[in-house]
Amino acid sequence: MAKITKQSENFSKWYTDVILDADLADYGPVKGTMVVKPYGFSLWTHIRDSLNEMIEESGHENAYFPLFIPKSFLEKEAKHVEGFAKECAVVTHSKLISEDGSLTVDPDSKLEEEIIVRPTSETIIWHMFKKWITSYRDLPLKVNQWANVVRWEMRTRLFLRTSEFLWQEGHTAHATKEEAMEETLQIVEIYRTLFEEYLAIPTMVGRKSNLERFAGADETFSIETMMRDKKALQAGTSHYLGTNFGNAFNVKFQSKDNKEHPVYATSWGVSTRMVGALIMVHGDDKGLKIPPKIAPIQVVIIPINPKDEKSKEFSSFVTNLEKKLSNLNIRTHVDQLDESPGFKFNKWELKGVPLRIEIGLKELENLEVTLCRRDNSEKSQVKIDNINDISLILDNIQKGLFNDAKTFMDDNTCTVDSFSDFTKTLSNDNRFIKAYWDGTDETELKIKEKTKATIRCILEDNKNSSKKCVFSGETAKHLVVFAKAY
RNA sequence: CGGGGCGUAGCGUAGUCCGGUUAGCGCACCUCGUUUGGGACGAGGGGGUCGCAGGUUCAAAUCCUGCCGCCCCGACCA
Repeated sequence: MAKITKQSENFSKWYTDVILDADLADYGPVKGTMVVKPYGFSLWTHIRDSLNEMIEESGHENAYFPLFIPKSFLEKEAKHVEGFAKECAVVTHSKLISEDGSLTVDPDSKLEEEIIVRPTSETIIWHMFKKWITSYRDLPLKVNQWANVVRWEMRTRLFLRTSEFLWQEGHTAHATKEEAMEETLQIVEIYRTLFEEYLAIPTMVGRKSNLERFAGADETFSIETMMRDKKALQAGTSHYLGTNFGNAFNVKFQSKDNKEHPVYATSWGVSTRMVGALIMVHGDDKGLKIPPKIAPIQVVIIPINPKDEKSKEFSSFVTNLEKKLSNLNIRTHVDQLDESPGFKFNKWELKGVPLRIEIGLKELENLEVTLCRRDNSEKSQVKIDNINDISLILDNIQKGLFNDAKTFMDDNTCTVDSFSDFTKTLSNDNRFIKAYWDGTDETELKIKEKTKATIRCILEDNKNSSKKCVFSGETAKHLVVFAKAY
């Protein structure tokens, strides 16, 4: 475990160092693939379980759809084709020939219809929805799946953009536009709760512009978050798909009065990218800071073992402490490895454990423990009799992490109303910039060209005719947030 | 796909220009001992087809040819 690069020196290097050294993940042998190691997977599992509970509570059911999709399915929705054509893994053959220990593709095994590895599952799901939806009684239909998807990316980074990633994708079908839109927004709120209350990440939420919208959606809502380098990361999306997929797959339903109607759709997802967000929102030069609610280990105990005759008494002191904490439903780990205490302090700080307990002879004599918080490095003592206080401290850390991140985002968000202020603001540092926009693709592209900042989302529509676009000076259609993005 | 760089132990590297000991060093790893309140120390030890294939030569990590792979920078995306 080497020392990690400082954030201020090289932020991307810091990011990679932390992931590798904290044992979250490792590179896979195929370019762009990632192995999620047990510590990283445990983190993902806690995030997943928190979200899954909210998804199920709001009336969605989990299901599983196949990894393989007939190529023809992807052709059915015009914009969807365009959006995903350039990043699909394609299966063309089913056999290899083994010869002298080497393998070649058997040309005779060429498939009649080539198969796509899903980049997302709208097409196969709507193919199935056609079989399942005939009457108004079949609606709404609300399914979710936890799955892997593949998008053949050119530039990849651990957790942020890998060729294969894990996610959840929800797909719903509704009788009316209003109901589908309501669903889309309900999911946005669930995601916001997940980010703010579990990941302790403040969000900026809004609609996507034409250029940034999901391929096949009428409207995309996104959850935007600010990383420690003040760049934006799109951390979740919820799409109102209108009748695009219903029509493409010829899905209709009969109402009570026996008439045919189109079916309205939504889809929405968050991925392992959230782990990337978590790292870059809370991390510091010592490593990760994981919010208690989703931390694989909430409290790590580091015994400073005495060598003398007190060692037996000491080890039962440790065992009792561990028992007390697990009775409080606190995920606890005792580090008994033969490493120096200083080494362990650094190791578990790197791994982002919210609270560390140090115990040695001093604590044994005083019947107390020494605590050290990962969020603010404060040390304190708690009597064994008051050990329940640790739950409160964990809550406090959870809130503290959110507040720090919120303050950071607010401090680095500004409003400008002239393009010279816009470029000046971005010239020496990254920022979130709130500004008015005329609503045209042209303006958005020009701003991107000149500043590399893109419209992250539309915060609100403009009703005040005196507000002008920050770039073109035309009457503004929307208030939006600009930023350089991952 | 264009521009730049690199392949030597798990990782990081020296040696390559100018061919010539047993390919060296740091970290990590293993064993034993001493240690333990902010990244411990000593002694010993294991691990290498020098990216691959061919060529030149008495002799190749080093020179020549071909191939392969990777990383960084520019056009897509959660």
